[in-house]
Amino acid sequence: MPMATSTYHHGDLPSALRAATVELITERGPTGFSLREVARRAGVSHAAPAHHFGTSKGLLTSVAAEGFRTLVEAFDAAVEGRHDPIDRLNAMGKAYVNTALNHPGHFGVMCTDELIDQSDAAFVEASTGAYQRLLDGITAIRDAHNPNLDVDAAATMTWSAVHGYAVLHSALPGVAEKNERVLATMEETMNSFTQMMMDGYRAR
Amino acid sequence: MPMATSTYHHGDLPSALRAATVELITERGPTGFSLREVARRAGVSHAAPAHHFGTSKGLLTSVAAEGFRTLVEAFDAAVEGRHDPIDRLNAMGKAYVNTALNHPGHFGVMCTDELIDQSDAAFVEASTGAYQRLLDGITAIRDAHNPNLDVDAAATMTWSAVHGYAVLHSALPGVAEKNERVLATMEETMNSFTQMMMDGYRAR
DNA sequence: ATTTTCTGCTTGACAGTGTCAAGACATGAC
DNA sequence: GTCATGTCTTGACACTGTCAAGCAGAAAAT
Repeated sequence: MPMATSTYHHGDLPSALRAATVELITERGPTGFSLREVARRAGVSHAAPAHHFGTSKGLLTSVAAEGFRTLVEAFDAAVEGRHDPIDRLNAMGKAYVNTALNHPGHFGVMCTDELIDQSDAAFVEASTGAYQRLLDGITAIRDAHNPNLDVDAAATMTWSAVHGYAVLHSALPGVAEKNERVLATMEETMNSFTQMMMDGYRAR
Repeated sequence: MPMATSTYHHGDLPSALRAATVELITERGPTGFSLREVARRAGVSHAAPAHHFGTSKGLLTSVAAEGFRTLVEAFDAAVEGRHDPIDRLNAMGKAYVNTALNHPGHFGVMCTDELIDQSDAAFVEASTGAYQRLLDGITAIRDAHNPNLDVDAAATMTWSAVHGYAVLHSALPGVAEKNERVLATMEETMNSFTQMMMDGYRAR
């Protein structure tokens, strides 16, 4: 019997279920997720989650929203004390990849459109906040370096590149290795990304 | 009884199962995939797939390899007749996204590391071929425009950006809309990507 | 203080799933 | 013909998500 912390029987079952979900996905991947196993780990019956989250989609959506909130925190912490726009965007990119790699349980469901309900209010608020940080960062670069920069296109490419890198992070080494290529570390790669996004492929 | 086309009882059950898998994933997404439903659609018993592919992972791996082979074909068709390196890479990028969007059944499993067996020989061969095309394309740009270009870093960023864009394609509009942003079409976006990858965010 | 209502959770059932073992059965070799 | 081989079926197992019903304890009403 855990000491009931605040609310009711269990204390805070929704949070416990989210935590168990994250733990489970971290261990076994999004595929290995099972509502009943989550209930088991939280010490409740197999139908308890349904009472709080409806279907399993509801639980995963809640986890995804939590993930976006931690991402926003990581963004804010990363730019803390930095003033150069390029430096800030670089830090945000690293924060994104680090968050993705350090929170695979969250990240694995954050950007899927069939595991979660993208129209969920809490999810929309959290994900919108993250996107807004990115737009702000790129707008600052536009103002400082290039008034003609298409902020939306740049935001799409930046998010895509960083997200794609995080997604492919486990797949790329294998493929590169077969082509007898050695890939740089995440830090170095992200620095290269930043430089290329500023200067492009062409020699300046 | 279908007229046995070539080989044995069914004709070519492995191909039929791959086709049914692609159809099913296209309809219901990777999550909606079910080995038994695939068997049903192919008109065989629920355990028939296991005989050819072992577990469901084996079947999905085979589908992923098929996807990479069509991707390679799309790459080769896209650069056909083009000679400017930048133009060729741009065409490959569009081919990648088009292939991803037009073959969701394949794409949904191609870059996952838990649904498939990345060490499968046929899969390695197909995915390696695709990566080699990308490396060749970027090497050509290095030779033509910037001898100091880090080909590996550029390849990683390019693949990441294009892959991320394809993955996020269904999620981005929703997020952008909440931020009251209007996103461009795929063609326009890819052209912007190409230009930014060449010239960067800074004004030249 | 007793009753009622309601919320949080449990129990039991249902159809569906992947995988395994055993068997059927057409085909090819001999 | 007999035999073996590779292809597929049948049946079983433990497991899954979801639903309906019921239970128990907290809160509210009386």
